[in-house]
Amino acid sequence: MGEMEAAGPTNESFERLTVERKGRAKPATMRDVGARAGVSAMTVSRVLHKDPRVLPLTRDRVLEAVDKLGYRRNELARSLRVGGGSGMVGLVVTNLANPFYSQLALGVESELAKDNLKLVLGNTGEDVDRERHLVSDFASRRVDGLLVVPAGNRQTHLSASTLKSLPVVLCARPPIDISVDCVVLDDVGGARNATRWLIDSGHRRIGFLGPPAQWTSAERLRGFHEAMADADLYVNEKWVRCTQRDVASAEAAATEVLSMSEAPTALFCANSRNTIGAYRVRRKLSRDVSLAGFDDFEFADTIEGPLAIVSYDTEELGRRAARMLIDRMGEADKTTAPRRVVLPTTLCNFDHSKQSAAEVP
Amino acid sequence: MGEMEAAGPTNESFERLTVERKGRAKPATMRDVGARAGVSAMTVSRVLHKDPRVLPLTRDRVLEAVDKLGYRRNELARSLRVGGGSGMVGLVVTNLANPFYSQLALGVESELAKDNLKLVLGNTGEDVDRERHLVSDFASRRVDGLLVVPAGNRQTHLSASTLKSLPVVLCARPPIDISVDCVVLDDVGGARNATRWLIDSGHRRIGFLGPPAQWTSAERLRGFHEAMADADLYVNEKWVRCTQRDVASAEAAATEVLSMSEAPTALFCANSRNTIGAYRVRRKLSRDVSLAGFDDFEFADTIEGPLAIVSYDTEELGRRAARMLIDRMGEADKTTAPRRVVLPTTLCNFDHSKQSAAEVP
DNA sequence: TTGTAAGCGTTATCAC
DNA sequence: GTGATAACGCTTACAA
Repeated sequence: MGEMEAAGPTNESFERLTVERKGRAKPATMRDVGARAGVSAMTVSRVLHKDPRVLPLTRDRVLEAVDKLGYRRNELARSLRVGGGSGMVGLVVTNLANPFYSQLALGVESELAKDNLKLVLGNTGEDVDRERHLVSDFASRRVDGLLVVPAGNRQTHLSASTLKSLPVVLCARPPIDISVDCVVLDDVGGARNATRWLIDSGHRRIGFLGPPAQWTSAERLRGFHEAMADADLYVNEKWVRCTQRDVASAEAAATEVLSMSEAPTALFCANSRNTIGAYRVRRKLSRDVSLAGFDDFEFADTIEGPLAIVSYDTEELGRRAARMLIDRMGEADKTTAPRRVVLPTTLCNFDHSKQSAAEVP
Repeated sequence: MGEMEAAGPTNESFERLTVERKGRAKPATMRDVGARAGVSAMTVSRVLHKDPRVLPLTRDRVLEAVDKLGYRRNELARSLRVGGGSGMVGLVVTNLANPFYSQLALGVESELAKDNLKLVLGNTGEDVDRERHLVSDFASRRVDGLLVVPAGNRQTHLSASTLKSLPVVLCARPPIDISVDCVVLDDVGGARNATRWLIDSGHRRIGFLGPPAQWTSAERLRGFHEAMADADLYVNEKWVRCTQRDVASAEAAATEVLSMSEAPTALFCANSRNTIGAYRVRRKLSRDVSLAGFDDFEFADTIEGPLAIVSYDTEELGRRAARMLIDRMGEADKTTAPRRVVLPTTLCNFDHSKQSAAEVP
């Protein structure tokens, strides 16, 4: 067995002390309630648990004291004594400002609510250090499970061995080098279908616009290449741009690509920002370019000209992930093989406001 | 003093028992770590608190045991013993799917992160019962403070007397019949400015489209009326429609209003859904109608024809609310007069892609 | 029907 | 330097 050098604490939550708060009038305890009602704390506990053995008269006195004092049971103390979790689930997302993640969070919240679980939410801004901090902090708070949209390629802090018996489900991006549950979109299939739609529309020269360095955009690029290869079509690398993070840079890239001497006649855009940028350029240049894009957005159905959108149910993604996590939490043996769910996408054709939808296999 | 009838528990959190979870291998405790390192739990605690008095040799043995066992301090137990809050803040919003609230949440999260506070998030779907449940639950979890977008007009469950010493800040909607802190937008001013822009553009017959029964939409209607009255303009009540919850119904309302024999020449829309609906109708009917709308949205600057948008910084709203709450949490005396912050809006004129912005006072 | 004692995991206090 | 003890607020087990 390899000796392990004495390492510093892997557990950063020890580093920072809780910020000092001014002394606040402390909430009433069961003993306070009992004192007021002339009974012991135990009897108060029984009343709150609706124990039928308590005398109705005592019960009423206790309830009145509860009411007068505005007493609330301390859930922290309760779950410490009882064990078995805090009733909270942690969700770590990369960017709440992105509707994708807020809809995901909504789906998660609604599914958790069914089991009376509460959501602790953290935003990483794609910062892996912040992700590590949040995961560690949530684990220290004894959340019952963890949902994470992993920010980077280093995921060891999310592995089963690091998190011990704390169940994790990755959302929207799959595990890398670790084996945990995940729920992802069919990025490849969606991109393939959208590209095929362009091909079926008669296009041969098709370009690709996408954001940089995300797992999903790589998958979508792969789907694009697959569809092109399936149709024996050549992909000019000059038509492939993968550095656009926002609408402005997408516009710039689209302008460049469409201004080339041998320009593509259609573009596949790997996310909504690139689709919007490409649309603006098409509109400005009055060029006859077909567009297909990943991610639905408001106004997609108002756009003039050939357009197809790969859409999906983000809330459902959140619900499925939460459900999968809850299932895991209910299992005695958490070491069974990791599960993976791939959610289908839908291709919507918005050409000239005459819209039709086709399910993707 | 009036006798109070023996009431049932006002505290609904007693009602439901935590869902039973299968026994999970319990995380290591300080005693476990101590046992492995040949010291007491106390020494482990000291090491994790970086107490300089511990012998370096012992310290290393402890840290190694921590590492080997994957030990994490139980924050629940810690905050129980130490007192002074859980390090969490509760945020209750009405609809996370609405970008307004997700951006709000993002602002809150980022401000809380500065003080190493964690966010517990609940969604009400405008359901007051759910709001009550969430507030009660969060209070039982001993959150250090509460941020709420109140769903209804009954807010007694948010009053200082109900929540005892737990600080609350209302977001986006003001307190009604209770006195607590709040951060709101200048809805009246924004609507007044937008309407005035239409008037200054030469319009005399101006209609109003808005969603139903929200405090904000009432305020925006008020601003609209104020601007019209200021200019001695008559508001035809047939041009005022306040029941549109989505783009589809907004389209229907806009169609009706614009098809009247004496139709308005301009519309003020109280939210983005109504603006989008009105825009679609203007486009479809090829009518020469000026639009002004509350709420910025993607694509606003791509729209052709006269359009002005009242925009604002939603994240800033969240940050300000969180900061106000944190300030309150730090005060020994929480009974000082409630504070109210009104955030300004900005009017952006997107007429013909030649855009200019004017600060609203 | 109600109360007492012990302990969940951590830390403040005092003893060694 | 380190350990024993008690206590945070609550609940399980047992005694009355």
